[in-house]
Amino acid sequence: MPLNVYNTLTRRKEPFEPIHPGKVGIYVCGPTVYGHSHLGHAKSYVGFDAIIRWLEFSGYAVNYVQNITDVGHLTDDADEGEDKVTKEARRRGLHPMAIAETYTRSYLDDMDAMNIRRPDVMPRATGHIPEQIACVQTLLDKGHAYEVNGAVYFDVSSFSRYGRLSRRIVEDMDAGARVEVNPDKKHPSDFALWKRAEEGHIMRWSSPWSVGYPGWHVECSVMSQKYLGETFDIHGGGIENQFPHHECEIAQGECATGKPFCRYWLHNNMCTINGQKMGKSLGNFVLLKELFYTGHDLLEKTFEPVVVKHFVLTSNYGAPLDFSNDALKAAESGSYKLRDAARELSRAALSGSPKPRAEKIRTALEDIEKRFTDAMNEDFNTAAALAVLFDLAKQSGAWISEGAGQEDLLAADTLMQRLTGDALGLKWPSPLGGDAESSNQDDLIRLLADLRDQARKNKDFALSDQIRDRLASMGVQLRDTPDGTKW
RNA sequence: GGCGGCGUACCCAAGUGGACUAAGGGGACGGAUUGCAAAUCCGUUAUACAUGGGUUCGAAUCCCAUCGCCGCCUCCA
Repeated sequence: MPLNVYNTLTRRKEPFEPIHPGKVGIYVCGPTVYGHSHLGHAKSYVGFDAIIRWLEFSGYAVNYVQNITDVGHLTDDADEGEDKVTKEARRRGLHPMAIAETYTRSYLDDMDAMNIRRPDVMPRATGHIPEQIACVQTLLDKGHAYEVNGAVYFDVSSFSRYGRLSRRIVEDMDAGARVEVNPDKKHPSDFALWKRAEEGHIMRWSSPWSVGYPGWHVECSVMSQKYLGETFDIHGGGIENQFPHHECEIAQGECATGKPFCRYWLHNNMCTINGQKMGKSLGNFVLLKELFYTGHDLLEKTFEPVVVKHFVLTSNYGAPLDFSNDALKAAESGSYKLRDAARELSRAALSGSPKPRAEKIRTALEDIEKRFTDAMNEDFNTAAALAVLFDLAKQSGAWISEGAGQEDLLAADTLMQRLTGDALGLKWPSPLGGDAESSNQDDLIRLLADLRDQARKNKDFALSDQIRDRLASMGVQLRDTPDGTKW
């Protein structure tokens, strides 16, 4: 079955066909680095991680570009004109570039913790000012933009397809519903390509029009086309940016080159917390570092990054997702169950007995892989794919207890690793941290487990429980099974 | 006010016209196993898909209305 993706441009699922066979160029809107990453970032980038990984798993050579926005954002609708990076810089008495650097690293730390594949290119807006100026100049030259007092605006009336992505009709929109209309603009829908810097604005560059800074939308058009070509395969981003940001990207990109901008638009949906929109003023704003490490008032406990990733994958990237303590706890139990089954399988595969392969297991594994593949090929249905993994976990447990041969167990183990580790990027840390395989941790635990078993045989349950409890406090869970003690 | 999306069991959630007698995870309950745990295994847990109409031989899936929730509505989120 071929890969089908839901394309916002056409509002339907369609077969995915890359421009160049075997290769995929994908651009995903990255974060604005003025603060630590929050739940919304986890939802968004876990979703796109699954997409990137699945494209690679399917054999495509993927070129993944994700920008870092380090200039040019309003603080909020009510707050006139100051950019968020600059505001944070002033608050902390640092240069804006130090703020951008700090939070770029913070973002990458959080994403790495969830084992999210890093982009191949992470271009920064401030590192592409000349390219943005060139793009603005091209748009002026082609009659798609006009200059007023050192600012340059895109002329929406010059691009008839404006509004096609978000299905909006320019005339029908209630201009000024949220923000005062700028009197310099010919039409309220026109948007800024370049702005003149006011007195005291730190982030400023020379341009043919003024000393100023670029409009937000232009960076994405320029950087995506620079690294992926004038027309590329996939553009991803949050659904809240569908309008106006993505609409503007298309307008700029297509007017500058005269070519289609991007073929498939994939939009990630939003998340809520306890059913409510997350907002700083609502007091329900949860940072990933709080979720992972330090805790938050709305949550009973912290959750491992892999658990958070698992939770996000239980719903579709295009559907909204509600974070709550209960939902995260459920995902945690599920994630650990899958983790333990996978570990059990790896261990069993190492010590399995030599036997000819069983047809039953061979066909079962083929069936698992097919169902998983079908699920992911249907617009990256990670929830259905996870269900298949739970089935593999259940079946492999039965094979182990039936005494399946080593070859079969190795085949099952390999499939489990490929689907959990490669396709979904679920990576559970080893119990004591570090790399369990390369140390003698396992041997030490074995030693303690053996000593405990001797104590149990002697009915010295005080000692055996003490060993179990102390290992548990270090993160090692001992379990007595009919086949001996495991962890 | 306009546009778009969503509403599936106690919770999360997949499924978008017939293979649905509605995945999967969590939780709960019963049983097996067990020194106790934990884990595992077996079984039970939606005649039902927000509500009300309609289309169809057939609808969770399509149409209309209502209710609820979410996002966007213009410029530098």
